Amino acid sequence: MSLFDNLPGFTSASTHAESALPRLAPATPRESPSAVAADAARLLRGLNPNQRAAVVHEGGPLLIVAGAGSGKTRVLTNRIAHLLATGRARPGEVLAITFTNKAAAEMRERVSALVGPAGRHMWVSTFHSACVRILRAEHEVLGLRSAFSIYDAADSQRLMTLVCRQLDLDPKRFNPKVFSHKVSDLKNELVDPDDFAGRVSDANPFDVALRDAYRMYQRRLREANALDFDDLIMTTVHLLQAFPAVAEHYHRRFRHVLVDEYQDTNHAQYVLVRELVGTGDDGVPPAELTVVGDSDQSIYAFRGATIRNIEEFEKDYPHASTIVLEQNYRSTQNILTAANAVIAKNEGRRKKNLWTDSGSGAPVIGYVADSEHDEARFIAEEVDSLADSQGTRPGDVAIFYRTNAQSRALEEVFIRTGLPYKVVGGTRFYERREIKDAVAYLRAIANPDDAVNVRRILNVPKRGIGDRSEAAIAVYAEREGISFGGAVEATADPSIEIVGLTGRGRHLVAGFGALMADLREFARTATPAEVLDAALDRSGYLTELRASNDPQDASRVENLAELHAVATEFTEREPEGDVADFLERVSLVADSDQIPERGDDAGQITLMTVHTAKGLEFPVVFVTGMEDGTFPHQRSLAEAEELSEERRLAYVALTRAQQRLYLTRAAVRTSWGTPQQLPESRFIAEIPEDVLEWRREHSSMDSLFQGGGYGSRGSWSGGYRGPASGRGGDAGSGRGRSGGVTTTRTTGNGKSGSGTTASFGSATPRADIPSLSPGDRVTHDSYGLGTVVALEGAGASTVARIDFGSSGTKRLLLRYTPVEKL
DNA sequence: AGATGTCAACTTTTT
DNA sequence: GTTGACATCT
Repeated sequence: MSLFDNLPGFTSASTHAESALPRLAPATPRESPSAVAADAARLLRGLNPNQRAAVVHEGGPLLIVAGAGSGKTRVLTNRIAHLLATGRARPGEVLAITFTNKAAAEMRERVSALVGPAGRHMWVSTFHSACVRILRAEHEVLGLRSAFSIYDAADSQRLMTLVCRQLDLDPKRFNPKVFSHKVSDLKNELVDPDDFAGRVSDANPFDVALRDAYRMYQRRLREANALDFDDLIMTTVHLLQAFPAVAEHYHRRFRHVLVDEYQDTNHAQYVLVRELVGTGDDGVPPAELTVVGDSDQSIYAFRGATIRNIEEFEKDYPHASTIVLEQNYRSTQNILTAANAVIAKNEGRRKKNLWTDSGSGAPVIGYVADSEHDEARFIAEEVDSLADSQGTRPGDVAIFYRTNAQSRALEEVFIRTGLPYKVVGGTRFYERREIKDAVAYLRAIANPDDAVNVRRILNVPKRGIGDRSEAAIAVYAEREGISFGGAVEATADPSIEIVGLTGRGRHLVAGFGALMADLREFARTATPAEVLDAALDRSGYLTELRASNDPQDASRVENLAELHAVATEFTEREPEGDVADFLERVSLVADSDQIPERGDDAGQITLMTVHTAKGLEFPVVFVTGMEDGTFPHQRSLAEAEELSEERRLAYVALTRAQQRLYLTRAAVRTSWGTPQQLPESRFIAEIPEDVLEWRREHSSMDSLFQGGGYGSRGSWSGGYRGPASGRGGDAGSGRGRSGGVTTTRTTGNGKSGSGTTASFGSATPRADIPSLSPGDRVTHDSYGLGTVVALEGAGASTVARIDFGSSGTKRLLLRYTPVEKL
């Protein structure tokens, strides 16, 4: 089955295309030649020779290899402005693709600042929103209605769960979540259900199940008039390939295609770019292609991005030119030296050396904390003292971590010390339950066939429709060949009989159907914000939340108010936009716009993951959790490929800093309940000593071991300083059974080749470990008086569970905890 | 049908 | 330590 089979109207090439846009005449400058020259010259001012060459380049495909902080965005925006100023392109002929909404917004703004309002006619958007725009325009060819839903990862997973259940797959053996990921991977490789079926061996039960699930999943998506995230790209590619007339239309329109962050493109996006640029076979010469990227900053391989696309650009586009930007305008030389040293350890990369003429600056500061709390405390104190000595404001400071879970300890300290901060990312706004519920209402209103979202709200808030009723509707829909929503509507007609749905149940479902019909009618004339209001109000959703005495529900109401504000703002900007338009916006937005703007006020400290930090810069940067096992992440240690990605991630982290860079680590970090001792990150060991200044080089436990004749940092870090290829003796330990991060304290594991446990395990326990038994009374330096509840483990790794009364029950690793038996 | 309780997994990173 | 999924009880 091809992706488009069983879709009405999808049989032959369409004849439309020409109508939507006026045919484009050759571009002509609107101003006098001298004004154009002056304008063009203005766009080259202050650029270095390579940047200038990138801006003015004409003709063949262009690859701009842009190191961190080398003025990439400036080059890209000036290049677009230059194209327009010299009359080589009209705004409508420019398609600029970025990876994030934020980058798109910034580029649009900066180009507009250079060329004025004409910039509005350019397409500057993310891959996904560009595709939505195309798919919306061409929806008839695809047999989609224009108000199609866009499913995010959570929606997809929900649908996959339904599919697996219907196929009677054992969720233990065939995890819907895993399937959902697999399908995503397949789509990123442009493998549709048919292609996949062709390559599956019947002998492999997993693949057979996946094949069936993929096929049915895709069918359900179509029935729901929905596309998932990956479909947006894959379907657009198929559209352009299957309909030459449509492709030609866009070839005529987009004469200049520019792609930012090219190193993060996956296969589907790569092919999409090729299809958009064209080959000239249809009589339209290929568009001028410019891609910008830095393979050292590729950090999304885990979701299908492949550096191959940038590394082999010259092969893919034979007449390509390459311009390398290595001069950095962001950071001090010390910071660059550190970053260069880390990334240099990656093998097989195109060598690149960032440099600056702005001086060496302050040394990179290292700090070894005893625990994550100690780490947070150090950062808070340091921010304070920088404020006193340098006039640094909170808004100048950013703190990065590898995983979101690490923000907690930092937040606790900032709350206690009163430092203003903001966490970016984490549990994302649009993933919160109440927001998803509210959006589900809007989706169900805009697209009655959207089964996932109709089912989501069927009994939210509680209206007495249980699993049995839901199943009865699903069965009826299946048998009649109509959508789930259609089956709900059918309950309004008393002459229709639905097996298993009678009496009270039927009455309640009919009531829900009437509510939705009502809301749909209202939505025909109301703004999205009004529809949202009506949905939350008439459904009783708000009433239920308000009546609850769960304190969490109060903040849910606030979040809904925030969504309402977003909707209101949307209408202000796009007065004509209906619910479907609003949903499109909402679906494609992550919340990168939460990043605080750095204005005139003191601002807030920004906390975020390294991934989120890409593309940003801050005067002062703290990179936390520099431990093997945290950063690089535990799961990357066994695979050389993944370790390389971690190293690129570290490179991204370090190169965000403009003036001051701190690298901190905690000797003991508590993750999911259990304290773990972690050795220094190998990345720190790779930084030349002359740019790194230790504010504290040893944790308290280090000094203990030193006293007992154990080596200093030098000797024990030597264990993993060696050949960095993590392929060591125990390859495979990180693969397969994924739960692998068990918290067993391996004592004396001398064999492990992959250094995580390091030489610590075999260390002699502290002489003065108090021998405790349950029931003993103890005192603790900060928690005070307590009672031992239980003991776990033995010797060096004994963990005591101690009840400290009002301070709560704590689990403490006795070796590090100053408790005294009374 | 809904509420309550227990258990498991979760912590990589996102358009 | 938290959150969500599932089971069992009312």
